[in-house]
Amino acid sequence: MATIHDVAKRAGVAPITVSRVINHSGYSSQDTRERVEAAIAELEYVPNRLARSLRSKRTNTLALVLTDITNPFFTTVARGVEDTASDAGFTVVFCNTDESETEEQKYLQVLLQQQVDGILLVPARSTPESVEMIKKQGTPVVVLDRKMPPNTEVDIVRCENVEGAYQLVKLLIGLGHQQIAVLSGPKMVSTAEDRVVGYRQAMTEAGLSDVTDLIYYGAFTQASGYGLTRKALTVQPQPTAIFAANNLIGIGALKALQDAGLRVPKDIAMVSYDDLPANLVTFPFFTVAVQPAYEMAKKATQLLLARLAGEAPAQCQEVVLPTEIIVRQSSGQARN
Amino acid sequence: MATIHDVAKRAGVAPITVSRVINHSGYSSQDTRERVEAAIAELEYVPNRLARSLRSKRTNTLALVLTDITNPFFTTVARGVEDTASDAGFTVVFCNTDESETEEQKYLQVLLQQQVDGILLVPARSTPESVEMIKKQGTPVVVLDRKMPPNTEVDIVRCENVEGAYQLVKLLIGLGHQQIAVLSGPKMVSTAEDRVVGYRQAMTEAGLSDVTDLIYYGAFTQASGYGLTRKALTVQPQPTAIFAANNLIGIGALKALQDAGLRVPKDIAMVSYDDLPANLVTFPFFTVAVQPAYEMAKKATQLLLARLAGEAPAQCQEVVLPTEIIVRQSSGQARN
DNA sequence: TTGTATGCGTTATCAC
DNA sequence: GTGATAACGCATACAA
Repeated sequence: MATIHDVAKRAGVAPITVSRVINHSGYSSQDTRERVEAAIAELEYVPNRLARSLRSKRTNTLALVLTDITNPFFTTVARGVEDTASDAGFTVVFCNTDESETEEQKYLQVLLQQQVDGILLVPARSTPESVEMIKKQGTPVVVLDRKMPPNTEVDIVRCENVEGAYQLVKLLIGLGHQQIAVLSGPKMVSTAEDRVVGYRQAMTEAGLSDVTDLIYYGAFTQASGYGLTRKALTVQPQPTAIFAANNLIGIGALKALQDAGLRVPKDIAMVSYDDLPANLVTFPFFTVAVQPAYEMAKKATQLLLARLAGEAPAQCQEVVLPTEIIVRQSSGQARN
Repeated sequence: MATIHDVAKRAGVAPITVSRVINHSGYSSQDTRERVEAAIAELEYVPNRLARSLRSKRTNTLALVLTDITNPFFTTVARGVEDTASDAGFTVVFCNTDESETEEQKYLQVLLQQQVDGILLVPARSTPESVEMIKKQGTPVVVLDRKMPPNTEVDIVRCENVEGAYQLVKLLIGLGHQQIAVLSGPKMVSTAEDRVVGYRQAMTEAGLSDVTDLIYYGAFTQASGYGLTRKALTVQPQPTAIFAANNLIGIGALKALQDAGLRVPKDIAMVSYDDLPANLVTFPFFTVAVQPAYEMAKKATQLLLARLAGEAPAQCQEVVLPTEIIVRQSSGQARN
């Protein structure tokens, strides 16, 4: 409730001097500093960041807009952003869009009004509208995890998706599978589409090009994984293996298979993108492609901070990090 | 980049008129409104919330300070707060303290500087310092999930802990167990302590009062659950059942038991507080006491919003919600 | 229905 | 090393 004026009066100095002491900017004598600090303590003065930011045009705040923070992959991303930003003295605001473009627009509107210094965006759809809107207001933005249409002028930090999917499916093929269904996320989301591209590459390479009926698009959720699996099981010939395009789809699929009385990997094999967090899992079971989520988040945040500091090269960058395959039980043994 | 002045000039009105149109406050003619809205669209004007809040003394922002958002229980809490606040037109800022009082203080300092309208606090320790600090700045606060020392003047919304623990342990006793170890969270955290109180009640009631060696305090984490379980297994006579004071401890315990070659519930029974989220689990396996996390968060947020609106009774409230027991496999069958 | 004057709490700028 | 003045962009109070 006390303002910088009250502190100044009590310390017998001008407000600007208090400001200098608080911000360690400019010069101040030992004596002045001590008197000011005493006054601050006595009055329990708390600086008003609204006023400070209004004047200085910096909020020291970044925003992370993503689709679903309950997805462990994004929980890790959030940690990475928070840790990196925090080390640089920045606060992070988190926003969940639930994969909805409308929600995304609403949040971005609010964030721009709040004058955040920069935005990290996992776009709900791989279209340029949101990025354009942010750039129009002069706010730096880095796209995270997903591609943008070619020629979109924006920094991107994401992971390899085609290659990881290709490797997973190739693994299944190597074990003797031919009827491999892929359960993916939404169309128009680059990660969902790229994983299907990787799948197709592996299948085509093995001479299995007639795969249209084996490709399912849905959402990156457990419910979608469950539903798509039930659908996939009705088709003849039944798939002998399933590639789930993310961890939640994988869990839904596993549940659906159990409910259908099928054993994994004995009756049907499975692989999936994204691992589950170690602290929530008792048996690591899925064969997966793991993305370096924390690293990706860190890199993206560093790039954004560099832009804010005017230290990054003018040219936009696209950073792509590799994925790693971890083989566990769900993919099973070779069949003949 | 455009300000309210630019819009006013373009629309041929005074800035205050633009303000009125934006905020739907006061009167404005159809004609003026249209001209202003056109100017806003043309200039792509985004109102500056810093300036607005500085003047109006309201930020329309709440803060939720909790210990670990990766814990599914708190993820649900966060959703409940966000949904409720959002419906009322408020933005929510989330902060993770990792159960550290130092982190908590740091975050609270920043939040007060940012002039958040109200704070929802899951205190890292059940001590009154943080609450006092917030109240000193005149910011409304509601404590979530945990008790405060008696006579702390603050609103609290939490769940029943003693009763749930009592029921879980009674269930184990009813199945024939006598050597029941309890793996709890940190001392000085009311939920950790209350669950031990409930445990003691059930044990004492069954004439099993010599339990000191069966009580373990640690952290509410998977790692702590793992470590405490290993420790508990070295004691003779070995426990025949384990009560994990939360879900993460439960998972850690299960892992440790598996690593020790023990089968649950055949060799050793388990129960735990807090369920795991349905979208991350393939076999619901644990017998648990479930807290209505979402409801709790909603109630707390509503109470805080009521205080902000000056609608709540002056008297501080303590709302306590009941827990529900769900029996699954981990607790096993009766033994003789 | 619209406008004028003023101040929110801080810091940039320039002066001493 | 310290201070006076003005300005950031908006909304309150009052006037017209």
